[in-house]
Amino acid sequence: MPVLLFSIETKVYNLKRFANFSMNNISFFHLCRCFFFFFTIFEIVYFQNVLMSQITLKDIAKALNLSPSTVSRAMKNHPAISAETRVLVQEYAETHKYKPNTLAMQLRTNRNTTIGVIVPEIVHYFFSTVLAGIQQEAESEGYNLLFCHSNEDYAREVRSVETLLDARVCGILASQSKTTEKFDHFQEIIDNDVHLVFFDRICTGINTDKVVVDDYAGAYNAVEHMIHTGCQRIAFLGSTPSMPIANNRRMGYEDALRKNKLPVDKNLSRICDTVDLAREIVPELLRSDSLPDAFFCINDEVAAYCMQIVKSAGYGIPEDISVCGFTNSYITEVTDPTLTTVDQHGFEMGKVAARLLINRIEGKETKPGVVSRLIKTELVPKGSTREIVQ
Amino acid sequence: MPVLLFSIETKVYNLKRFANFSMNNISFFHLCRCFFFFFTIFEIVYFQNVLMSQITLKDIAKALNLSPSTVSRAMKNHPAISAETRVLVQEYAETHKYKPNTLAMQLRTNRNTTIGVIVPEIVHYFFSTVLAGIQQEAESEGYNLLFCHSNEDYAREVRSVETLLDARVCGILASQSKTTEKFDHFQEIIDNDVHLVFFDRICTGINTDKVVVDDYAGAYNAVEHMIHTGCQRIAFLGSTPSMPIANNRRMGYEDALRKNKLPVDKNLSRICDTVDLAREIVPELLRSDSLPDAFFCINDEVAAYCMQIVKSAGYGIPEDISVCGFTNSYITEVTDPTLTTVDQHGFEMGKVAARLLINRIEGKETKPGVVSRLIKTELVPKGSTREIVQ
DNA sequence: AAATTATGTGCACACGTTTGCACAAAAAAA
DNA sequence: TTTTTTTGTGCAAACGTGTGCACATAATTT
Repeated sequence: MPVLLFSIETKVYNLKRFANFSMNNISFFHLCRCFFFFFTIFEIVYFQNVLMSQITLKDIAKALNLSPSTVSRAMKNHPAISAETRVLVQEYAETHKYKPNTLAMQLRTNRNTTIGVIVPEIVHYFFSTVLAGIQQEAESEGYNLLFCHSNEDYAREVRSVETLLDARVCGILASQSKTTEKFDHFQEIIDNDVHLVFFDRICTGINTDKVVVDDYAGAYNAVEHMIHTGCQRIAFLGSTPSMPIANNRRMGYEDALRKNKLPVDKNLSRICDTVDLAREIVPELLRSDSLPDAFFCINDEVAAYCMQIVKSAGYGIPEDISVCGFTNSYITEVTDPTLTTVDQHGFEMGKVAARLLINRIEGKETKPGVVSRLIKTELVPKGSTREIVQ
Repeated sequence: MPVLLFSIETKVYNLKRFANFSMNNISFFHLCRCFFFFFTIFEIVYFQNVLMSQITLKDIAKALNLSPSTVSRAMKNHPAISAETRVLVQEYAETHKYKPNTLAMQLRTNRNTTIGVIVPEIVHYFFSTVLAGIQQEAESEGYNLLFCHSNEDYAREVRSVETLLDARVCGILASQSKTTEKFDHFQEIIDNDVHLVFFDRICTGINTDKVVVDDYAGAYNAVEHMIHTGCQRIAFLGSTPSMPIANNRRMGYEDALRKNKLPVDKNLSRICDTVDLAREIVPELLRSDSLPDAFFCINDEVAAYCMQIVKSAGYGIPEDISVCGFTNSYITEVTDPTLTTVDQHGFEMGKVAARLLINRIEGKETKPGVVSRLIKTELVPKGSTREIVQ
């Protein structure tokens, strides 16, 4: 495709202006004009798009000798329209495959049915599960989903918010990226009177509805379970404490230790939320004087790699060392042994979050302040932890 | 929330009608009216939504004593507008946070920048990777993504198409559900002059652009690799042959056998694309007289379960039996041993598909017929296959 | 100086809907 | 019959933007 020095619009405009000279006395200057004229014409035709045709309310009105307003009302079962007219119109619309123009409708009524979703990562068991839940709930309520992916990147998250506000969505479901530390973009959503619900990775700087997993209880139960199976020195592979989900799990972990009268050893509590960190930190812990006899990990992936490292160091799982993950993704079924984990019920979280947002949009959620929903977690014991000693 | 017998619109309408009686001679009938009147008023106020306010072109025009047309042109750097007016308008717009109303723009120009995506499954490594690729390419070109999830269900797929057409998207990227056998809904997309590009699970009944993985070569190379490592009786755990991706892989598998002068045993080629089927079919194959010494599986998940079953039957991997998957998802790293697989380059497929669709939309893809893009596959040998004997 | 051309702006209509209001005709009540 | 009420329909304006055209005024060419 040739490069355009000016936009098509500019070209058309100039063209019209140039064409507007009188043909009385022609100069070299005019000849140049002519040349340019034809060149531009060609270029414009070349780039012209074909317009598509769709039947409208007006067309129906014209065909049935009615006014557009009558047709509009007939389509919506307005009580002032006679039964016969309604049937007439609806049948005509049916046979001619009339599709209301959503754009025009939304413009007129100043309200639409598109909700935006911002996800920090999509190639990710938990978030894709949540997305599936959101999608199902939204679809069943007649809402569309505008999908954005921040990829754990602050700049992309800001751009996503802009995109969604430009598209005039009626609400936004968001989970924060790891790198986000400023919240102006989220505040802007609220300033624009667009409803906002956070899920999972909530934003502490913004006062709005949220749906979170009960991380504290999940961690507490998992750690207590390992204690009941005889573990004494449980290591915690966590994430940055600025993320509430990570901090809550650490608190659940520590409280479970305290409740069972076990020491809370700060050396056993590490930030280790990626595969690379696991390769570094797990061997270090295994080398230390006081060997841990269990690992409680921030997610299933870290847990799976942790298991690999532990096994290759010659320890048996779960005989020597127990391992527990978090999420209950499908990798927990294919490791050897299978991985004990905490189910986060992502699908339900998605449904609850979408439900809450839609209620806000439709004014059905009347509670004035901030609404917080808690999704229950569930311990799923598999092969990487021992049986409870009775 | 109380149940509404009639819609709000109907209520308002009736209200106005009823209010329209003369107050001269009041009867019991009228009193009933009055009661109903107030009840309805209350109900309407109760359900009323707040309208949001946004600054428009008109507002700017009024504030600067210009006409809306001038403001419109100034914002778009139209050449007919003087520099000072343009700066004036753009600065005013900037400070007052003017956001063009996308709906109105799209309505006026009859063209929008939203493309629809239909994915059969989202809690799925490959498809979520493709979605990430689509998202990145679309975002960089200024397009929005309307996300639909058919969940491998024909009815939901049809509904998704309806939704996307109603939303007037300018193009659709789709991957077919397993249960789809009629294609009218896809044809309707084309009949509505909306661009359509299939990816991965293409629809053979529809003549349109597509992007597919080179399944044949992927399968061929994987099987040949296993042959070179000394495997002689390779089983194929495939999927329904009506899906081109499954059929192409079977052909690659068979051709690799033939090329290397190995017999093609129909008993070793099964339909086994779910975990449940694997639990049934793999043990059956292991019991048979002529034990396979390798499994080539349609996806990583089946391969992982296959490995579990093989191991628990007492065979060593890869010493006794080799296993190879397809996709290169993250489960291939956490199985024991790690799983040899074929990388499908999902992210690139997403980008290529989006690129192709956008080119069609913008008229940059001038090739008139059907365009097919092939995404290269790549064998990724890991721990579940042996080293090649030199 | 006169004719021509360039420049900048505004009017009015269009896109496809929805909706307040007016109005005629039919039905019911007085 | 006359008045009131009900019923069904159409007119016109609106949502926020884009664009053809006309029309002044300024700049340039004859």
